[in-house]
Amino acid sequence: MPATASPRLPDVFGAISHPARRQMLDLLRDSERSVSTLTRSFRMSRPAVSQHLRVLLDAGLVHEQRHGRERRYRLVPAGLTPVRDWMAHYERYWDQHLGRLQALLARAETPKTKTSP
Amino acid sequence: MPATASPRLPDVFGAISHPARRQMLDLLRDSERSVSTLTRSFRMSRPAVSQHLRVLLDAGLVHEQRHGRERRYRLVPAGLTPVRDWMAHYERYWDQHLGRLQALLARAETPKTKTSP
DNA sequence: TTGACGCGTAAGGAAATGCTTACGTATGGT
DNA sequence: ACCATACGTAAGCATTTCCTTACGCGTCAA
Repeated sequence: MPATASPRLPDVFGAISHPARRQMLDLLRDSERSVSTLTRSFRMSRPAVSQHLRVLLDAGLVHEQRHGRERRYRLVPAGLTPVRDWMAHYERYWDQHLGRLQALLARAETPKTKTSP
Repeated sequence: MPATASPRLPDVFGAISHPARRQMLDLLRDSERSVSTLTRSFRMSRPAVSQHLRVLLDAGLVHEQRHGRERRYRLVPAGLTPVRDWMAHYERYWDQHLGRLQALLARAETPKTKTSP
């Protein structure tokens, strides 16, 4: 066994730190796209786009699927949950209403646990 | 006037891409802290912590205030809004319920506009 | 089979990042 | 005045990031 190809741990925060990669995710929000298609939206070479996509892939933010000779990349929204989870700790600072609502939601959506301590 | 010290644009996504800086923000969520106090939570030198705080400061995520000979850093939650705004575009993918609820909220919290088209 | 297309990856280099130690400057206590 | 404390910053260095060009491999069309 030659060891798995990518031993990198999925650094989601690092992946979304680059503007181009965020824009790629934004584009993939509409529909899946091939590398060449994506490249048209950027001022960089196609290999550069490929490398960015690799970072997004390793982070679990996109998924690739072969279609003939092209590879279509598709958004994997669940990959963003680490960011969402981290941000959740700060939400109460932005809007008191939203904070209260979330607490309400948490109780309403998990009626099994009775107002956990 | 010798020009403002930091001409860097506030790269919030870059600022939160480093685990140590996220942890610093997490610590500052409890209360404001001095540099030395923060340093005790990390395995790096005090200057290194200072440099990380500088990045957070430039990004508008923290605010510093002199107290005698120490500088206390305080969280500025509003600095995270770029992240929140960007993430908002993806929220509908995670949970249909949450998405519907948000739409509901939007209508409920702006009763002036009657179910905008 | 031949050739164009779509793509990943290697190689190389410029620039940014993240740490260290050394030093300089205020502030506070004695 | 003296010295310790708290901190920022400069300098130096290793590593990482991000781009380029060059190349190689599979796929489609004729």
